[in-house]
Amino acid sequence: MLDERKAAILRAVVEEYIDTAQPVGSAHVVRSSAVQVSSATVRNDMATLEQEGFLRQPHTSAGRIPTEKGYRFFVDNLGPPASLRRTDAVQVRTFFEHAHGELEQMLQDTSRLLGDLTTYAGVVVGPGPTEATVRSVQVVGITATAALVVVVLSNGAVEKHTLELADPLGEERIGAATAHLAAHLTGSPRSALAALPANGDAATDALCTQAVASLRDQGGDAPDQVFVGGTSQVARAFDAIETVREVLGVLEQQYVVVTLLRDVIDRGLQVAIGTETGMAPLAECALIVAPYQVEGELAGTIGVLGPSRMDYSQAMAAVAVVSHRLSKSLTEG
Amino acid sequence: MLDERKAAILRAVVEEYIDTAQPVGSAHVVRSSAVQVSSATVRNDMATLEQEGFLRQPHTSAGRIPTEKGYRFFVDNLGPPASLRRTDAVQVRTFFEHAHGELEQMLQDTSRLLGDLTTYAGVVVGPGPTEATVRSVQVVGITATAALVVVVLSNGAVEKHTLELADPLGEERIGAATAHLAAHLTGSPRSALAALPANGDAATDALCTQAVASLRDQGGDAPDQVFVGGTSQVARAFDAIETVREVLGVLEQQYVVVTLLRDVIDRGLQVAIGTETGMAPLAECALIVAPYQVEGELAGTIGVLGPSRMDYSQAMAAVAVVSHRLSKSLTEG
DNA sequence: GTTGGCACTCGGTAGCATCGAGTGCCAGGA
DNA sequence: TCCTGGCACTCGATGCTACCGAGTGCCAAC
Repeated sequence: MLDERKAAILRAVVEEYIDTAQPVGSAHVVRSSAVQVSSATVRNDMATLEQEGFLRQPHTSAGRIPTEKGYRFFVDNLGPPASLRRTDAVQVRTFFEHAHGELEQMLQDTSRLLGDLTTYAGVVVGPGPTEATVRSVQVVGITATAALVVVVLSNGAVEKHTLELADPLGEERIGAATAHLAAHLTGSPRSALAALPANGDAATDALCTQAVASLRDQGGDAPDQVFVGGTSQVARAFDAIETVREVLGVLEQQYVVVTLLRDVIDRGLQVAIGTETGMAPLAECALIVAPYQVEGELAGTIGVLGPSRMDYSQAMAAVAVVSHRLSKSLTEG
Repeated sequence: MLDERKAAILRAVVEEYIDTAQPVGSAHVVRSSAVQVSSATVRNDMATLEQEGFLRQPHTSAGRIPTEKGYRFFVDNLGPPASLRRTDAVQVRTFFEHAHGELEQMLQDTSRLLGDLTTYAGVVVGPGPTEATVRSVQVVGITATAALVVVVLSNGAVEKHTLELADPLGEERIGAATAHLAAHLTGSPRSALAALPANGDAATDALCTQAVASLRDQGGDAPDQVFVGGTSQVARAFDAIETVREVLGVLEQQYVVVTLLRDVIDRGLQVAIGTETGMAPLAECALIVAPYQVEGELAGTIGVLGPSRMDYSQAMAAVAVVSHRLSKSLTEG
């Protein structure tokens, strides 16, 4: 669709613009790329590229800037995936070597790692409420009128919910409730949670009903957890403060972030540029995403949000490596 | 230390500057405040206030802006604490009425609430690893070689830690470990965790040792949880993008935020202005903090970070109300 | 199809005059 | 002694003009 030379020119413009954030003129292209023609020829080609929507001029008599379509072509023709810089590879390795237990902490730290590696904002969406089955249930009294249901699911997730007790319950009844719940819930998926058969004791039954209800609710309501690392990078990436505001505003809304990443993944994309993200405030951004797995099951998504003039190959390399190592780390426990 | 009129003038300058972000001239003070003297008199007083360090001029022949000392005086002489705007009070009430179970979620949401109320960044530091005693311990097998220890503490906190098993252990051994741990740990504070007496079975003992070790480590390492809400407000509060970067950079570092709030509280302050925060990047910021309690015990801290030209009375009212309601909500469960 | 040449555009910068908000100071009055 | 009106002065902000130069489009020649 684009002859070899035009593609090379486009590539040169994109690369230079990513580097300098300045409109690129024909002379620069001749100087910086392997294109061995005169600037006049480049000018002609650039005019064509503009007509076809790959480039645009901020104003007459300025250099060219890539359009969304231009970035898209660039990304689609990047060639073989780059590998991480040496120092970054080391950073990733040591990060995962020292990674330990707590899932949330780990995801939080991963989002930061992504931020550090790319100098853009790193995003990690945690495993959603999955169809995991209940592995263990326990009710623990905290105060006279408050108890905690703690549920461990088969995927290792731990959920807890506070219950307010209408009447103080003794140890025995709490114990009875735990036993009753354990007997009936263990092994069933969350969606199959139904009312429990009565146990005979009214107070115990009430507690059980409350516990089951809270579990069901939590599954329904609980948004996927979102971790964002490197928000200050956003302020570094744009110099229009208005843009910074808008982008930060988006990153603050957990729900929006989850849908954003999910949509992009669902559309089979690895990179979403500008309006491809489907969010107006991200018009000047690009988003790189990758899923990660736990035990071979698709678990969540990681991503990097930066300006559309981002260093795509480095960022893509970082996201790929991190998603891979994260999957491995979460699977091996 | 400052006669009545000078104090009134200072107050007027601070208020006007908070409102407009423009240097305030003597004419404005005469117009906007209750001071019934000529602008020349105000000028003389302002010159004195400058000499005494309450005001400064960005450049000769411009109006005055408050110094840190000026803000400090202003805050120390605010008079009776303001109450929240009607709509804000409603927002706080409905927020806490709908607040539910999950502690982390609640703290996260609270940080956002603070952000919303004040249009600055809201910060919440979760209850630290306290000297709570162990209420319940349970080991749950997840995969053949991974298990989870779940511990409920007397304050309602739930901790979990993944254990990697050297050898696959059967249900019975995991059950035995749970029983063994429960028997020996229940009721003891975390700091008293010591090696358990042997149980006879080597594999079970190994598992128990691992569990105890991970609990001890987590208590030591685990930083207090920090939740920041309304980061995009930071971009709204300053127009120098460099400042935005620096402030966001600070807010990203959980450890720094924890120490920051703790230091301020420890010094018995409610408001820290500029260098009083002890952090160079926050030179143009002010921080309002308040502790919150759970069951009457000091649990954590909430705060608001904004520009030093912030609406102190509203922000202080918001922080006070939220810390109060949060304490109540967490205590009543 | 490519190239050197050329006229043209237009944003950015520097220089300069002007404006006005604000100051400091002083002499006169309560 | 303190307050006030008056006045000269300062200096950032604003607007204007001229100019520079990077960059373009087009054309005639190769």
